[in-house]
Amino acid sequence: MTITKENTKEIAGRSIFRNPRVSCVTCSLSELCLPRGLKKENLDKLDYIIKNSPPIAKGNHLYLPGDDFKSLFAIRTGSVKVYVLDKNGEEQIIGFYFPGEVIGFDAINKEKYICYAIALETLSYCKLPLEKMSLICSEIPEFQDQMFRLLSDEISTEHDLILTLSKRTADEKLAIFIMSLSNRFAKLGYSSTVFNLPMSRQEIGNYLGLAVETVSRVFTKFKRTELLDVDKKILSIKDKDALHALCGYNK
Amino acid sequence: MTITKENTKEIAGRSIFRNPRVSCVTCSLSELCLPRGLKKENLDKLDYIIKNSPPIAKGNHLYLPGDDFKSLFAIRTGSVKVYVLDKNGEEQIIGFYFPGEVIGFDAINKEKYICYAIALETLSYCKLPLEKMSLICSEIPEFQDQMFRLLSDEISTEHDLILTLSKRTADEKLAIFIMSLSNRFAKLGYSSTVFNLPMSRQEIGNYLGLAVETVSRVFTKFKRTELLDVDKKILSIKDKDALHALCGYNK
DNA sequence: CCCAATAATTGATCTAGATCAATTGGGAAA
DNA sequence: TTTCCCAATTGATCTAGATCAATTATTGGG
Repeated sequence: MTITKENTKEIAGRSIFRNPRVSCVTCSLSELCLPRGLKKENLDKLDYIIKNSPPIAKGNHLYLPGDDFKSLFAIRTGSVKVYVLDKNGEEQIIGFYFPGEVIGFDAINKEKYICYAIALETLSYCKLPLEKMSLICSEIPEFQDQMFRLLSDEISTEHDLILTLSKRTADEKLAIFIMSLSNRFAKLGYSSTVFNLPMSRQEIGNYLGLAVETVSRVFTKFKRTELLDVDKKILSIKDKDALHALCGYNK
Repeated sequence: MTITKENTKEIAGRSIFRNPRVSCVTCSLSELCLPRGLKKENLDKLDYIIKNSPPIAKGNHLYLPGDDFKSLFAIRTGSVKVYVLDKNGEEQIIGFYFPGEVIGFDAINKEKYICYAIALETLSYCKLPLEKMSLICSEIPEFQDQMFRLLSDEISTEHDLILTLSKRTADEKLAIFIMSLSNRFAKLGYSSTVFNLPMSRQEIGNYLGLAVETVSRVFTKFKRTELLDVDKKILSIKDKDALHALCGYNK
């Protein structure tokens, strides 16, 4: 079976919203996101499948645990917090995601999402419907490789988090966190030294396994020792080398 | 050859097949391992691709970081420890793996293994050569789904570890660890209440982010409160409900 | 078999970071 | 602007689990 505009619509059972200004072909994120490494003709195929969804506001969920797994989500603008709740209803943040990053992989196995994904700020994103993922993977081996690559990436990222959580001091954890953000923003063409923290101190602490007070104290200490400046949400790195040194081999 | 109780020793982690040659078609692990859910004719195809490797002794590595990614490994008998080294050369254990489980996924992205995988006891395994994986995935959509499922599984398992490492007390961590082993051995048809711990206390502590002394103390406490008995490597669960209660919603 | 090396246990003490408490700061609504 | 409400900061104290230390089991090599 070949993927065309016609049968894509048919499978979806409804018309597909696509804004040509943000098609994969012209998207500035294409070298980071789902289309990475695809040839032009395959990019066109991908474009037929990917749905360009309208933006959602901060605080809205992209999916909830138990929702049927229908799609992967590629972030176009904004940021997302992915988290689970433990038995006591307490949140554990699994990750923060930024433009060009893809979420929803955890759902493949159980065919239900197992996490919550919530917009930390106004979010625009693309959807890759699952029922077409298998199809496009079979048709475009490059794309299959790409999916494996993204899954493998996710695993590596989580290895890093495991290492961070179990072996690092509070100072190191925060340094690793900041450098990770810095590197990811740099890849997106943003400043690697001055950026916005879309999450609260509480959320940083939750993610890193630290109390919010500890996060605050470490920020204060980093300011005092001139590693960085942080004024509410705006963080600027002043001594990248020193921060990097605190990270060890991570990031 | 069919694997039966008769041709294995009783206790999990110590069982040894008499006959090293096992095909997927007849392997008792086929419902857990790579072939899960494959139709008979596809199972035959898989059998042509999968190499049945001779056993390796305890302490030998299956792969090292930097090795070219050539294969996934499916464990047939024995157990494997997967770990990385941090900047100081200190070990961080990522996971322990048992029969029917598949390792090596972390390598897909970088095309090199990024972890160490070492046999904790005599190990027999099957290899799925990478160059044939893409091929078989394209040919057998079921198998492609299966690969995605295994990758997704790996991600879920790591989510659980993240949750365990950052939110649990020492008692809870150890309870979660023991219940995880119990459940995995049960799936393999072994006893869920009496089994062998193929790893040292040191390794348990490393994996759970605890000092070895803490592991020892918690074991002692669990013995005193009659949750379990542990005599060197043999662990027997005496109060599964109590252990389960300590786990919260994990496992 | 013995002996050396290593693993496990137990006890005593220490400390990083949690928890508790109080205060300050900033943003949204009207 | 004022008011309310969280988010963030800072200080004081507490504690789970680390670290240090000593002892006892186990294991493996010759």
